[in-house]
Amino acid sequence: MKLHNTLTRQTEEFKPHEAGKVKLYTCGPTVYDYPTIGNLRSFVFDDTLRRALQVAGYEVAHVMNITDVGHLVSDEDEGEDKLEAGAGREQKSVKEISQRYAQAFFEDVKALNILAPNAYRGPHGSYAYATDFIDEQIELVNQLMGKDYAYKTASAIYFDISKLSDYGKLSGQKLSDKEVAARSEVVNDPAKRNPQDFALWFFTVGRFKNHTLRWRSPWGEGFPGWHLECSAIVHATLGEPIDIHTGGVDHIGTHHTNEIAQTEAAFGVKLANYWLHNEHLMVDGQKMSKSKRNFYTLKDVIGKGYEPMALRLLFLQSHYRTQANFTWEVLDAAKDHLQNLRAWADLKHQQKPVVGLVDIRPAKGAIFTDLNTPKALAELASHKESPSQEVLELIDKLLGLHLADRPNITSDEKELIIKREEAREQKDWTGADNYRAQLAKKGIDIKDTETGPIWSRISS
RNA sequence: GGCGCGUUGGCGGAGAAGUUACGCAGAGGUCUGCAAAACCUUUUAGACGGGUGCGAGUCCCGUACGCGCCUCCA
Repeated sequence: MKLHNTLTRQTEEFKPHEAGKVKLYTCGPTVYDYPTIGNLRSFVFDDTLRRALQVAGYEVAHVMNITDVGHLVSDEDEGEDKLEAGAGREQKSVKEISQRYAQAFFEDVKALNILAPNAYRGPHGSYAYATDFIDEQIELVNQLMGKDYAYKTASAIYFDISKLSDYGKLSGQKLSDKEVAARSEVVNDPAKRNPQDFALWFFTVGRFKNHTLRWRSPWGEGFPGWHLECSAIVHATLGEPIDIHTGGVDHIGTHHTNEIAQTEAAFGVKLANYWLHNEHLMVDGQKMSKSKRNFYTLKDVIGKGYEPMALRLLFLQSHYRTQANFTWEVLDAAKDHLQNLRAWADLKHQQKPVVGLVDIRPAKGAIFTDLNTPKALAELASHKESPSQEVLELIDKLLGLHLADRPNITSDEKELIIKREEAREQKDWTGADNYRAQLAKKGIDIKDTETGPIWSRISS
């Protein structure tokens, strides 16, 4: 399998640290609002990677975190914690907010047939919540303090990036070339040694005086900085080095760079051998983001009458490393494409499957070449033969489109098809059209072919 | 200022130095009770300027434009 590694900027042959096994970590959502379909694209990408690795025969240990503390917002809510801001906005407790939106995330993920992480079980199921790893995060800060990579100011514990010679190796950007405070709303602590030093632990003083989520630490009461949780969770669940770390391209320069700094400074080991980053989903040519409020959610998509699977197919139609532009027109095309794939899958109930006729090795090969799902879909489209159940199951394992579990029609529905055929033989066109209308009501479309009628389910 | 990505036909979107991507949509035809399908034919490409090749969407160098990141983001 070939994968594009951000560390080397090359598409490389993937070799796991331990033969046959893959440790995979994904930065999960911050649960302060509904996920946008842009967020969901990245989780579908992640899922595609997981599925490809599994089909390739690897035993995949997958961990995903849920950020329920410490993620700072900006803009008008300057300097606040996203969770705290959400709670204030909705007059709810921070816990209520995180539970509610985590639940919304789980529903979306299920609707899109995204596999749940499988390498961790905790109080909240298979997802690793940041607040369930507070002790581990404090211990990580402790290590960094002990090794002199971190220092304390009146407002926070910071990581001193000048102690690492290769800080920024992931983004390839030199520190001296970075514009300081590129975003105007960045709050700057004058006690910081370097402008790019980032907080490991915030004290509940000053602007965070009223922060509700707080824990005792050896240095003072407070809460963890955002980057800390991923390093601590990886250390506690998978152990370094992990094979693959995934996330959006926006994380390269800061979040992932800081994760690497924390882990490699504290433990002296490489955090991850491969870094895979997905490009953003655009809407009207602009990045879809919560702060710009130009986003859609899965609820919006469903509300307009589209199935989640159509959205999944839309994501798979573009390569994960290209920016994709979302429009309703494109979703319409994906919806029709999905219907055609389903009609193809439905053939298995009607024509005698010819084993080996549908060769999906080219499609599999495309996915194994840096997850080229658009090419894989093109390879599948060349097949009009009736697919076997085995073939459909393999396609589902790779693409998760639910093509293999489509039910047969009922005997009543079969009866209607037979009656329609009888009517047609009698040249009773009114009767035949009547039966077709009845079938259409049940969501079944009929196409007459030389070898007899072929049905397909329009929905579900 | 720095780092990164991109520019392909009506829309989406791949591969790739020398014959069709593919999907969705459009046109004409065969077929057909009708509809659809199928089959045949067909329209619309490769930002711009140079360079290297017998030959370039495909490699190299520029230019332009777009997008992202540089302590909110997937």
